[in-house]
Amino acid sequence: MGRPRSFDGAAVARDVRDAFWRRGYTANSIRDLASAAGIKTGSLHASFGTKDRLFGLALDAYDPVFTSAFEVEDHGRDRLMRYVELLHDRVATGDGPRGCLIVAAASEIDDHTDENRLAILDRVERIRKFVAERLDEDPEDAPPHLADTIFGLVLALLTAARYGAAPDVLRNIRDGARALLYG
Amino acid sequence: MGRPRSFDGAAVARDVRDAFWRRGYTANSIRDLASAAGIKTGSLHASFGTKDRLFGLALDAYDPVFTSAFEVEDHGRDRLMRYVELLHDRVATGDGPRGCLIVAAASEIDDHTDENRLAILDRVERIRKFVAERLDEDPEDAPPHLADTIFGLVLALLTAARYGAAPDVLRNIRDGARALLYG
DNA sequence: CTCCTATTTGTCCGATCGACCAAAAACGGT
DNA sequence: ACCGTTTTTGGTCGATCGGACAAATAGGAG
Repeated sequence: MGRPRSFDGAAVARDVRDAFWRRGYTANSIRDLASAAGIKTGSLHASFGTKDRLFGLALDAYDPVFTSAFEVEDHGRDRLMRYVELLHDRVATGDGPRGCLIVAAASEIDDHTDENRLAILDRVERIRKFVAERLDEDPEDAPPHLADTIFGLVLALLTAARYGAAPDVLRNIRDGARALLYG
Repeated sequence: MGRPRSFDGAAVARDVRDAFWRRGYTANSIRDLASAAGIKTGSLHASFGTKDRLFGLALDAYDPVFTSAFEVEDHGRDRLMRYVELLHDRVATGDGPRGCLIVAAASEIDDHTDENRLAILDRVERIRKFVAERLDEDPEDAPPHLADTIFGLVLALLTAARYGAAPDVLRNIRDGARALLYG
């Protein structure tokens, strides 16, 4: 009933996500987002609401990207190492927006609404817990700081990729994680 | 000759630096910066020029902050470890802007002018080289990835502090660096 | 073919953006 | 006391911000 939508809502959400991913929250205007999605600002607003709500939807549209990296084979340290390797390979290729939407958003955390702030920090914590749980399920025990150290190297990988660090740097950070897990 | 300035230029530069440090480049308007410095936008513009030039001056005003962390006693790994400990202690206290102006600016690198982009990346590289040189001057050799791994943990420390990570996380990242250097 | 409904489109709002400027104000030199 | 010089002040510029609206448009239902 009524005029049908001329666009695919999920595709628009991905375009908006990629725009936020590329240039962050504040630097993107509503018109930038609409332009990136190939529709008018009126359509964006009618379908998705305000800018901060759009960012919330962008976070949701980003979930498949960063939870898919959790879904690797193996268990314990092996699974963790494969996760780090997968992250490295993704950010090192240079196609798509650089770095990680979540970590970049965490760096401009004060610019967000309370609701989005919680949503961002919750996702950061999900990464941290994924790392900790992989070490917990491993039979051999580890020094208490190891989990957050590996988590830190994940943050480093995503932060360095964001500013366009040399491939060597990214590789070395990955290798550092390997040394900590197996060295 | 002429009417004297009512403000201290260096103090204004520090106030502007702190404003950029707190909320980044794009999120701060000229009026925000003027307000933070306690002067009018006209005075800001007359004395320091455009917004991107103001950011360049903020980078200069930040140099004492992050080069002072280089100036610790000891040599080699000991000096590097003390550097990491000093960084940890600084970002863990919670007073002053969170995280690091340079690393935060590197995360919104695309929002800056070419000149400021180079200035930001140069400073990131200075940190990386400081780490590498401390390991180079150490008699015992290290795996080739160690320097960038420690550099990555420095990035992680500053990134985690920026979003307000729990003190435990910051401590564990520091302890991870210690384990890599001495473990 | 005509009506009903939902979307698209173009436009407009008040506010704010970065930047700039003329006028008022505050000093030192004479 | 007056003048030349510099800064401060308050206002203005065109552009753009996030957000909203009425009118035009494009389908399905009857």
